[in-house]
Amino acid sequence: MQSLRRVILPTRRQPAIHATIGSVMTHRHHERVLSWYSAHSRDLPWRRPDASPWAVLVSEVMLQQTPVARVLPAYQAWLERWPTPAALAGSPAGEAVRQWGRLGYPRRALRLHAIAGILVQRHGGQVPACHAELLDLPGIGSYTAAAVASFAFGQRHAVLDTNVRRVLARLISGTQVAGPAVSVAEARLAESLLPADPAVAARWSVAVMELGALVCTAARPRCTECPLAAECSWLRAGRPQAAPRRGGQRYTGTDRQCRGALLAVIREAHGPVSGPQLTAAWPEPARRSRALDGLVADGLVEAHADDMFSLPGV
DNA sequence: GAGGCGTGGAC
DNA sequence: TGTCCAAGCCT
Repeated sequence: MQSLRRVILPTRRQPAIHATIGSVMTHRHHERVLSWYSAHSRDLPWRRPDASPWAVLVSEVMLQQTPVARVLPAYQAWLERWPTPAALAGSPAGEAVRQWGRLGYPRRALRLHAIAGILVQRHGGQVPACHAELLDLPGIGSYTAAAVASFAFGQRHAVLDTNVRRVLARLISGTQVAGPAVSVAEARLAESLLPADPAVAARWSVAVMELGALVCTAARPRCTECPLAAECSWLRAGRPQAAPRRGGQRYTGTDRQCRGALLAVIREAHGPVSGPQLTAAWPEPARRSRALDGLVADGLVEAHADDMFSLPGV
């Protein structure tokens, strides 16, 4: 476990934040979170010892903006069909899109397929353990690279997902929600809290995530069950409510919904689909045309002669 | 940096 | 009912 010196040491950039951390986070608090995790963590398949790095990577991509409950069956089916990167690389991209089903954000399926090809071509069919190499893969950003390096390879990386950001925002800053984007101070904070031993750091990361997912939730946090309740700035301040978000994203009637409707028709069909079939799925011509162009541009749909459309390579 | 990008469950 | 939200990434 990391000594507190590093956390307490003042810096020129974030003196106030580091002073707060020093007074809040102790060695004992780390252990409290780790103990809580040992007692309360969910038994998720991608956390089991037999989960391969590929399985972990697949789970992390599926979990991007998609709840665990919906990922579980998709994860099982995907890995049964494609247990290795080489297996997926041997199927056409369209099959990945079809297998993705209704998980949402289907470009993730395309990127997973592209990743499989890259792993076969450049990494001997293996998921690289190197954070920078993970980050180079399509659809793998800062969070996912750190998550795979930590959870599949036991490395020491700050894993900043929405759960961790919320926990730290409440614990340290005393605000109900984290800001819209990861700040430099946030990244430094997460790094400063990381235990020194890589294996412990990896377990700490997944433990804080789990705490955010099960206890320090966005709505109705269960503060009475929280192992950090005694030192939580937000709880101490009386759980002040954040200002309501303005400009909530609409969905009904948007290009996004139209894309989803069109792709659903093409995905469920056994062969190519005709233009009129798509017209039935979305009558409004301007939006339908724009959405279809977008799907083709993204590589999710392949256009053929005679106004026919299919999944790519299928 | 703001906005686009799916889907469905919870309230 | 509509709004919020769910292990983000990319442009």
